[in-house]
Amino acid sequence: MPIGLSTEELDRIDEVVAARRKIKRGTTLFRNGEKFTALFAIRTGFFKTCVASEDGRDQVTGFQMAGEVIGLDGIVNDHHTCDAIALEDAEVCVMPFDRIEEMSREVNSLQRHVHKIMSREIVREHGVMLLLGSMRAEERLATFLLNLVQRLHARGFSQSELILRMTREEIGSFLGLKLETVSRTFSRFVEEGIVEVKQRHVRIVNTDALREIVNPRPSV
Amino acid sequence: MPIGLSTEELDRIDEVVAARRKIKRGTTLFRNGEKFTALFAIRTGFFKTCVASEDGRDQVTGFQMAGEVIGLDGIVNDHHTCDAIALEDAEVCVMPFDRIEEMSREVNSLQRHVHKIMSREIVREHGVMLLLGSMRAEERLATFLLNLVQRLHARGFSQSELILRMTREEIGSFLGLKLETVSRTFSRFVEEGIVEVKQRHVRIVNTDALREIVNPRPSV
DNA sequence: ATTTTTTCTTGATGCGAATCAAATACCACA
DNA sequence: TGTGGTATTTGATTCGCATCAAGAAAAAAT
Repeated sequence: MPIGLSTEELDRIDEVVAARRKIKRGTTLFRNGEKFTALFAIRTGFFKTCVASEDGRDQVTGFQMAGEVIGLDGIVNDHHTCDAIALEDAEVCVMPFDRIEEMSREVNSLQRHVHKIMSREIVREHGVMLLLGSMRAEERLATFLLNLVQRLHARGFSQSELILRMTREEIGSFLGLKLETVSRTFSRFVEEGIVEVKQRHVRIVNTDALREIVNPRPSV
Repeated sequence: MPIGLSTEELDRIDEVVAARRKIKRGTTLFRNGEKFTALFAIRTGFFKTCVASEDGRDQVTGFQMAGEVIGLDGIVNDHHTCDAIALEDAEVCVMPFDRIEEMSREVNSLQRHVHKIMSREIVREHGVMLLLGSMRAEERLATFLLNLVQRLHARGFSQSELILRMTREEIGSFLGLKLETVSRTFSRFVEEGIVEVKQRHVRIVNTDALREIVNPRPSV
């Protein structure tokens, strides 16, 4: 599952997997407040994670796909602090965390791997903070699309076509926008010939234009 | 330094500290792109961390004070991906990361501690995402003040008075607002008798009012 | 002490996204 | 193959924050 490890190391890592678990679309893998016992490596399917404030507002903190690990939020207080919800039927590997800790004392590469996974999540969230703190709607959506398609491409899918597994509202929650704004921004991209959109099916026609929106080069 | 560990455990952790380092106000502890070698435990002083996009926008990702650990972003790629800048003269413990990994294979409590520190940072960032994604200016500033004063109080300082170590612009960058908006929002809080502000010196007069702003109770 | 620089406050105005509202397209399921 | 519920699009309007601008107050430098 984790990319870039030797087969030998992969074998060792296999040992931390206690079981597999299927999660139906729309159901939760774990929920805020639940006891934390394991990390989950996604084998197939697509998840969102969201946090909620006391007064019911909620915020999608990320979308996760095959090969990614979720549940890291639970380590610090032995309880999860967010919900993980399957956006399509999914299967995960259950990796009991005490076993991970045990094994990673013995297998250096596993220890290193765990550290990197957590650090990667921290760095990813830095990026999201930059997005939420300083970008306009078009930049946010362009960044989102480029990120999604890049991750899908790394898994062997097209670098120009993708199917969104989430609603406009969920995209909006993640990007700090309302669903109407997401929809309008899609429409604007379509008008400008940057993408083709048919419901959840998106075809990126002009990747460079998206990059340009995210990263406007000095106009001189 | 880390709160909530037995003295025995603290002794073991002391062994991972290679040296101490003083950082003058305004200078960087580490910088985006620099090689990652160590985590830093803040002994005294106050830091900000910020990330930058390619086109020069930048975003303060956090403010760190005594007892907190910075540098976690560097683990995943062996290079730092943000800047850490001292907002006042500071001193840190340098903890070489290979030594941390080595020791934490032997000392379970250290291993656990490292995992929790990283998980705590992930959870903290979830909170910031919620703030940036869904709160209005007043809610953001109220949240920020309550968080700061709570952390200071945990370190033995007043729960109602604090001195801001950062500029309005830095607060704004962190909260996804412009400095003028931060200033105006402070002024509004003052008008409403919630806080007293004299430059960087802030006195919280009505903590409950701040809590109310963050978490409006159903008005029935 | 005086100049220079940085930081902060406040006002006027404009813009981008939210909100409110309604119509349409789509999907799950009987 | 309808049919109810959910998603999505689009329009009109409002509102919150950004932007532009200028002055005041502190802090730092000389």
